[in-house]
Amino acid sequence: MKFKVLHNDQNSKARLGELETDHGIINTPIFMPVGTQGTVKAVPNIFLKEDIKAEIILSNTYHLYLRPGTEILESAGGLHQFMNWDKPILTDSGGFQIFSLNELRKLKRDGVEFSSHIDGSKHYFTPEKVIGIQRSIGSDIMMVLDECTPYPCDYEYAKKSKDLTSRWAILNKEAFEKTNPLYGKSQALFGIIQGSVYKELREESARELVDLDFNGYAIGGLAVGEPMETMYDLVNFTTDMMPVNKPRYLMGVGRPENILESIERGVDMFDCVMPTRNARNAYLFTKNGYLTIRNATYKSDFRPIDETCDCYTCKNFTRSYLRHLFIAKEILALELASIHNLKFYLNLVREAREHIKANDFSIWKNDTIKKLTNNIKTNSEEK
RNA sequence: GUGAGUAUAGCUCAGCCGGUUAGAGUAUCUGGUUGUGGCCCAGAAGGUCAUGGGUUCGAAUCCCAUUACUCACC
Repeated sequence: MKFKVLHNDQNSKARLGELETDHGIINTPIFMPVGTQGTVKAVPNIFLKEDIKAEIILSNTYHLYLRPGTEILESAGGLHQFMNWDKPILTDSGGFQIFSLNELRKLKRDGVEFSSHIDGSKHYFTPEKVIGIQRSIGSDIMMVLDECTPYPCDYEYAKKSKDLTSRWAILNKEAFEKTNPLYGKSQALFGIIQGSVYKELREESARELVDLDFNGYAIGGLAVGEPMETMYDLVNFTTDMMPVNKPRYLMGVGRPENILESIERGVDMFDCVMPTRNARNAYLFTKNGYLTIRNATYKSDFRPIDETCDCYTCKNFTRSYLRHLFIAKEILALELASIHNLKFYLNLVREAREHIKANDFSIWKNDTIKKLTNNIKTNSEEK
């Protein structure tokens, strides 16, 4: 994996980059659609590639390990083959899932014991094991096993947790160096910086991980309920601790405005369930604010979701029809809404790249956020 | 035609030996959703308790009549 910064914005920390993997080039800043179980929910690959123009998708070690299991993935020739996706894939390690989905987890020095949310069976994840599973998956970018702290989190626990993540990071790196890819394509490994909301801990965490020389670095443990200003402040603080020549990934973020603010603070990569999950709940993003397409106000609104959008959904269907599909609980509603929201996110980061190149990112960002955070109903009332 | 039963929110039904402002589920309407369970959470609106009469301090609840529907038998 190779990463180069092509251009630094003259008025902010935003940067334009290129991340090269054996499955293709990723232009940064980028948003990665989430495909937890080897599918971006409700979206066929052909739309991901040709309409949405996703450059990389994210999948999940925890979920794929539990189902279908590494044996099937290896027999299939890896996840790329299995799901017929020939572009890059990043896999989250499952750390977050163990800490968010499992009440009964037992944290130990070398790993974590948890029970499957599917059948209750007991499993044990260690850094070595998680690297092994990601070798079976064959993801282009693997993530280390970490502990994601909740919010709020007291300093004592945050420190202990950060130390554990750092200790595990060493084991992740060792396992990474001792093993090889199974399918002839190289795999990179990213470290995850923790430390909750404490700058002192974030700084220690960053230093400890940078010493291990990962291929890239993620900021974890944010967007878990802390105030937005706190998150932005920590992102800004943490990117200063991260190497300039390595990609920076803010995990699980977020709303469109969160992404733009974080790009301005030097982040290159994002993932979030929001465009897809919210799509399935009739929450659609537009340049002039979001709209809840289920609302009665769209009953006979025959305009597209977003007149400026070039996605398959907007080019072919109306708000009224989308609302009808949601009310009738038709599967197509989920598909069309997901396609739109994902393309909205991919268009947003593409425009961000253009404005970084043009050195007017911050002006564009402020203007865009202003429109984005308007509710569309407020807009039509103003008319 | 005879007998029995039912009637309460848009729908399916609780409540009925009389006693605060008649409830639930669902549907509807509004919010929420940040390293994904199409889940879930929160709030709102919605009633001439079939109709008319009676008993009673007080009736969705007890009595009578009417109407509609259901079932069984002619």
